[in-house]
Amino acid sequence: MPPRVTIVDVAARAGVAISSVSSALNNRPGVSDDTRKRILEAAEDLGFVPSLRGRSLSAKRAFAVGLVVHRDPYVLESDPFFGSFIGGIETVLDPRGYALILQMGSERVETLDRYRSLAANRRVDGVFLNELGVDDPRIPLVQELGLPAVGVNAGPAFPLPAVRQDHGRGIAELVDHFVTLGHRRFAHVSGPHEFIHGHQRRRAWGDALAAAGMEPGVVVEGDFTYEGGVSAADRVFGGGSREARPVHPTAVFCSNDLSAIGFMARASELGFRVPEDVSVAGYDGIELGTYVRPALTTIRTNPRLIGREAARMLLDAIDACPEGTRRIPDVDVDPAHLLVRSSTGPAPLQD
Amino acid sequence: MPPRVTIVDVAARAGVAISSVSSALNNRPGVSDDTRKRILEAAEDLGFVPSLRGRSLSAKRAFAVGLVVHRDPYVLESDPFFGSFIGGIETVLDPRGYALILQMGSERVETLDRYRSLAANRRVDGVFLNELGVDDPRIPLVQELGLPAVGVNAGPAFPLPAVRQDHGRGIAELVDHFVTLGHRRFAHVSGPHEFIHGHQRRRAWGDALAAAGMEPGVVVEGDFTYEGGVSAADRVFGGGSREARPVHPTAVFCSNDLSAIGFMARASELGFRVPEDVSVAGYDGIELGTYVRPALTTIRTNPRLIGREAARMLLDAIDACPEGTRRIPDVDVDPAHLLVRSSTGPAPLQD
DNA sequence: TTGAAAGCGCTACCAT
DNA sequence: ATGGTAGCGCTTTCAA
Repeated sequence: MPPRVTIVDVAARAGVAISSVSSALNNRPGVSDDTRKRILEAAEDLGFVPSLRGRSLSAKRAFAVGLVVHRDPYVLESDPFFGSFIGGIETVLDPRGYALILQMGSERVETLDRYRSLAANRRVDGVFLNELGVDDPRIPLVQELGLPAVGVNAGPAFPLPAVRQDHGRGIAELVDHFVTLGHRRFAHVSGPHEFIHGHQRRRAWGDALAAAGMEPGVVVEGDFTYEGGVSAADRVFGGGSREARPVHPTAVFCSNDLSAIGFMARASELGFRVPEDVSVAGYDGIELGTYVRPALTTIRTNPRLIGREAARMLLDAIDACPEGTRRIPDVDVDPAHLLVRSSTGPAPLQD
Repeated sequence: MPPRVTIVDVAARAGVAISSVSSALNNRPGVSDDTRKRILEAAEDLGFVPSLRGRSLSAKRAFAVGLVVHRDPYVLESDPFFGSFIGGIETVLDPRGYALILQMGSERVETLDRYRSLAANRRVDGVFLNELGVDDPRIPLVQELGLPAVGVNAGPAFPLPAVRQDHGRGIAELVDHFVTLGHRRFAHVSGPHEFIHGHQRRRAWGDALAAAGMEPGVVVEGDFTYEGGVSAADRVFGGGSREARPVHPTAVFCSNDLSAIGFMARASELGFRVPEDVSVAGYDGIELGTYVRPALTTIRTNPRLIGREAARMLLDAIDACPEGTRRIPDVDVDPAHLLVRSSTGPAPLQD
């Protein structure tokens, strides 16, 4: 490693004090135009890049934010959310000189410890709270630690700044789509009950059905995985083949695309044609949904946008932190909308 | 944010000098057992956690390493490699007090700049070089910058420390599997030619076929995506249906699972049954491969293990850096092996 | 406007 | 064995 060029070198070269260099480089007043110019040139000549470490220590900032992904590694593999979400985060972090620290913790408690140590050694100035659970223990934790945080798709009573993408709209559109197609028997494959977003989608589905004057239909608990979709199909169809179940739900809403794809696969195996016998819709809008046959009808979210807004909010919260605790207003990105493809169609004749 | 407990507080409480606290806390000699005990207690009582910033500045280390993911966001979504790879990295970083900084750059040049700025402001002490390309520009860059780096699945002439998982073995097993099943007409859906790993798999495939006394078969270039697999199937089968192509490759090796799954889907659409008419195998061992029908025969890699070893090497390289440039020996993790599932079977009768 | 100097929290060296 | 002190590279305050 070649020895670094420091602010001292720049000051020497420009023939000024280091404090002037600091002021000049940070566009602060108190430096004459002439001096500023000399300093800028010197810095340029020397290829000076301010040391993050020095700044960090002095400014009491890490210039980094943290994202802790919990659940097992398979999630990052298959969950399309994180890739785009992180991409969105990056687009705002980088221009503002911040970096993303990614941690993975498989266990729930382990995750909490991650946040704790991230805060304890001040490795980050703030964190994202993703995949929020009901009564998520991270909320009191960051509050206690005084660690700036923003929630991602948080519930309505979330006590911290949050960015949300409305799900109700898209789900209502889906119900409308189903009803228009003549469906009257519904089923929902939910996410795990302990997650806020699973919860919300389930509720919105129930509400939309009620608003349309429909029966609530069955709800089976899934887990956002392909496998969960498979076993959900078994439960929805009572494990029986099509012949054994002349009357069955004809419109199924799965809480995410991956489980919807699993559901479709198992439905086919059981002899139910999609969409002739049963219509299936997912939630997310992952690429894979465009490849399976039939292509998956879904409610398309925008994780990249969510990441961007969440990062923007987090940096704002960090900037606002030292002074007042002036509340950052929540952000709602454009609602998720229904995207009709081929996995949904007219209701079959039954009864 | 509550004011931090610093080493000064601990020293005051224990009634010793801060230098003694530093020594005691870092398990360095020069402190009596009695004093050490008092210091430890004081630190414990105060809940002292050393500030990363102070250490960083003093030790001239960031205690962080960088991973730059290039290509578009879709990659992180669908490529199973990164989730597990990062998980593996974490398992060694965390215990050693290091953190992972993740950057994303969609464009190739942008990626280079990421490495540059990461090094310029000393945000990281080392970087991973993943997805290596032929004549990858990052190699001269990190060499010029004097930035410790380890390559992931690098080629044989790679001039820096690297961790590799042998692919030749599994591919040879696959060829053996195919030949034993009576296959004589082969095809390969490669990865993009500019990537080392695409290159290597293709070569290993050709070598293994030659070693078995087989014709080389056709090679079509894919791009590691599902879509690439779809269009590869069109090219392999000449875009025709099964009836139009009585003689066609009966054993296809795709350079990764995702493209294999796309290939299978398209093959089915064209009327080729898998595995009755054509056997298909992939490479990676992603979860999705166990769900599709037929379940995908593949060569299973271990990204988690690769991540673990790569991180271990990188930290070693960083530790070794200041003193000698003593070369860190390369690591070969257990070879990838063939995993037979249902997408491969006996060759159909032809000719 | 400019410069000197005091931290920020830690490590490391050198007296004692 | 202990304590004092000089950095590490920057920002910020305060004199000049």
